[in-house]
Amino acid sequence: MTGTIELAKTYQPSDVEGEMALAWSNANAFGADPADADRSNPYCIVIPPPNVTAALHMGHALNNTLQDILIRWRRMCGDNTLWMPGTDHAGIATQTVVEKRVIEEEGRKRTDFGREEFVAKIQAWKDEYEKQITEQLKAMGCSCDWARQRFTMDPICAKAVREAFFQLFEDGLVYRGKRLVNWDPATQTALADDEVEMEEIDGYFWYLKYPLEDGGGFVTVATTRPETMLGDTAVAVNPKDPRAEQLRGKKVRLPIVNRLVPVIEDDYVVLPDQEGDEKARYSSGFLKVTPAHDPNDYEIGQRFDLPVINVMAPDGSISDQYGWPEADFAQGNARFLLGLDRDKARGAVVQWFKENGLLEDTRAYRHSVGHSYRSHVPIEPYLSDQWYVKVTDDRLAGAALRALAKDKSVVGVGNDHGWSGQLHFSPPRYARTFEAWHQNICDWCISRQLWWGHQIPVWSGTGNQAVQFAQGLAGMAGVSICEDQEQSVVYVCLREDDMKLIEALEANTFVRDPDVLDTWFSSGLWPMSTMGWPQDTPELDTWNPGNVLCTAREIITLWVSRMVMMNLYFLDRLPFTDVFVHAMIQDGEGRKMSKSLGNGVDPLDIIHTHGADAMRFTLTQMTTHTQDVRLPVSRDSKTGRNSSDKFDIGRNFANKLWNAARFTLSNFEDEDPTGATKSSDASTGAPDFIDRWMVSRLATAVRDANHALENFEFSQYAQGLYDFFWHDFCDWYIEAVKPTVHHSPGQQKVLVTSLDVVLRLLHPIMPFVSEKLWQRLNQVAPVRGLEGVIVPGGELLIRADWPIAHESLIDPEIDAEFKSLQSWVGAIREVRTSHQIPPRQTVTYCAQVDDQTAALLQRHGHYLKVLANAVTGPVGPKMKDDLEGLSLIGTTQIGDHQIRVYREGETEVGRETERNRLENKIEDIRKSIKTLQGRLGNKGYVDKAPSHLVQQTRDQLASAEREAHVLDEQLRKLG
RNA sequence: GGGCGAUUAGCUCAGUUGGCUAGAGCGCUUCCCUUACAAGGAAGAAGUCACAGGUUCGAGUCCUGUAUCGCCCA
Repeated sequence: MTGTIELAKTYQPSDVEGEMALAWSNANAFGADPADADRSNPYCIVIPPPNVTAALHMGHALNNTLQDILIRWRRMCGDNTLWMPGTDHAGIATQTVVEKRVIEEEGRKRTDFGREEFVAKIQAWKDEYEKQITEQLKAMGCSCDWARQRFTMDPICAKAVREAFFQLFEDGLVYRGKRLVNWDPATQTALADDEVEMEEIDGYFWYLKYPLEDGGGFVTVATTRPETMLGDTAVAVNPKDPRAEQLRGKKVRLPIVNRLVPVIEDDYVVLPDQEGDEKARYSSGFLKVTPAHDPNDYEIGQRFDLPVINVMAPDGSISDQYGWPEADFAQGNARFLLGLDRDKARGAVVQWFKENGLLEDTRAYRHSVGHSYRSHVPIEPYLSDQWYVKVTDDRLAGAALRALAKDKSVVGVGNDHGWSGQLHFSPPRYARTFEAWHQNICDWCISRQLWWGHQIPVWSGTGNQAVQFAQGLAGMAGVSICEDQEQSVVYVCLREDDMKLIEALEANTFVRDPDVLDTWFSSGLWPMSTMGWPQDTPELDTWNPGNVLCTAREIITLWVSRMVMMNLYFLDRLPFTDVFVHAMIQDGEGRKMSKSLGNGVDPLDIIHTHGADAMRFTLTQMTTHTQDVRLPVSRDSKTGRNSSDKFDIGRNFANKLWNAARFTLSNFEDEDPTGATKSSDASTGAPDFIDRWMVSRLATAVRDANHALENFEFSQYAQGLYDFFWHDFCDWYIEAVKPTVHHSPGQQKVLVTSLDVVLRLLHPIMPFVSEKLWQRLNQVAPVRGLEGVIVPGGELLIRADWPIAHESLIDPEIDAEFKSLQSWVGAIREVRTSHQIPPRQTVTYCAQVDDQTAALLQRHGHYLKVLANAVTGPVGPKMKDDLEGLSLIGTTQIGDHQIRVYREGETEVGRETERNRLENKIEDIRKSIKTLQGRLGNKGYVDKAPSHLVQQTRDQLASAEREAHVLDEQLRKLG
């Protein structure tokens, strides 16, 4: 009446997922309470907040599956578990996509709108995608505490950002600097170093002749960017260059602009050398120095105190409005270049040199050029005023380095903090990425010329009125003042939006900085801000530090580093102790999945076709500790959606689980639904061999699953359970007990308890199907458990206890005996199939074996009947050649045990087949005899190898020789 | 330029301190719609472990170099 009836013949994920999600939601099963008295050990993972720029893809599916596995596992272990969800505003990325869309749909640019108006449009985009992302995560079964969901720009996070900025400002770790920044002329914002991607470009070296002022000839500079010559303020030569001496103190007249610039000597200049490396081969020995448009030239400019002349507008076009002195511009003839963008200006400059006989040469040159990771246009080194965080300060980068676990690091100095040496990476090699980053770190440019983000809380004022007003504010709480006397600017940072004060500031000529903070500034505070920092909340006390940060390797420098520095600086503790870096999912050709390649896979499509559990299982099983995994992608021509056959693995596995449960439950049909009668007498009588074996394997599976999870070996966790469940449990145990289990309460108890343990072990990876089946188990067989196997009941599997199976139940002798039985089953099956005996036809075998083996076969004969449909005939030291009334089908052997298989009737053995089989076997065994003899004939091996291995080889050889003998005999008998 | 990873069966991948007669899933071949499951069961074929050296009694595994692919940092 109960049992299988309600379970469909195949697992239908869509019938189950919604129902289980609702059950969890109704029970508030994901919710975390810092004051939960039953769960004293806190465990916390903060989600790497997905960008609201776009919906989630396969990489996110993997990332979040792994987090959910850890969370569900620790929750079942009784920890006070919080998985903190949320999303990231992703400043430049999101603003860029919205700008693009508005242009496409409305034909209007961002600047056609007011700031607030445009930000509202981005906000609408964010709302849409945040919703979509949340739905995706929920569909995947992610057990985030949704009531706590945050967004990096929501009021709580904004408060943390404001406070962090203020404190860093007050502590002198935020400063204003005029520097060359990585400028993206398309989106017109500065970028951090790690937002610049290097790409190989086919370009040219142009060789431009600059005339010497004294008319004594030319110097030839080599450049890949001729248009920047408009901003040259020197020509440099290496002091070791033989030509340097004659040029000392001379000047050149810059073509087009007529600027007189000095020849300077600096050993940064690469000496030309036709035999040397690439740079030397292309070098002319003279370097044009353009401090405003090249970082290296900027350094040289600083050393020689050269003027910095910026010849470009923020959009990358040539302009005399952004730092090109009027008088300087007026003396030249560069007017024809004004307004041209970088590319056009380059062509025009080259053309001009050519026409004026000053282009000496052009040579093709392949080199890498920085590109914006967002707009993908080449980065322009651009001089501008920006805000920086002084991460080079020991309190930031130094602290992060000291946090690194010592065993993986060459650093590890100082032990004055509890967190020192406590940060672990898995796989450990990523610790070196983290280490190298902090050893070479540069100050972090945090201002972005965007509208979407946290506006910088600094008001600047110039002139006496401003300075005096600012001085009047000195010492006031929540106000921090920084004066730049050189520029006669005063900066006022406010801790909070004090409207009165702001009005006063603005009345005194102060203007708020229009820029916003780099997105990573708010992401860097994520483990703190989501817990309510700067307020001292129970959440912050309980879940910061958290436990694991689960991410992809590209984020180690961008994000992990900043979280570590910020948390250490503001709270003097780590944000988490473990960083697990998972593989990246590529397509079948090893390419990154991307929108532009059209090879991306939407998790919802996979959930739709295969089910959430199947997706989770497959992704987890794929994820080993290598850097990349490939997922061959196929496009469904009907729907146009991408999928992959790879997910069949998970779907088939879920279905297998479903059906094994149906079988298990079917044994409890028509019974007292309380299960009382079934279970009460289960403990009577010694458990059968097969049951003891099952329990031994079960205990092994629990041990292995624990080990894998503790070590972030997700693939092994998945694969181990797959093998245990499919092969040990289904193929062998269930098959073996089929004839008996229906009448054996003891066996039923083993069966149902094993299934319960499997469901618990699988719950973290396949939450929906395991929860559903566990509920059925509760209804049909509510009393479960065995001696040493502890599976306390409960309402929901998600909140049930992680299973315990004592390791003392692992019985190597039973395992070995069963292994032996398996080899007999295998041998007989092999004879059957090679001679095409129909499964239903019973065969009889006899075997020449020692007394011990004979006893084993007598003991387990009924399993050979069940598993190989074979009746045990005469077995013992003496082999019977013929059995009365039966005809021989074929022979086989296990080691030196000779086996003959018969069936009823007159049919003769298939001699040809049999001879071929024997001859092949003999060939194989001769080969291995040769190998083994060779090994033993090697004196070095016998002398140096461990004695047990030498003995093992001797045993193997002896056994192989006996087997060869048996085979020869069989072949001879065959005639 | 520096660093990291990959290269094992047609495909996707395991192979933890060297002991291997190298495994799994998919695909392929043969048989079976046996009352849990054909999204299944049984059996089978299939690999010079990228290449070249070296260390070792013994190398897929350790060392050096080469090639190809990919990523990170300059």
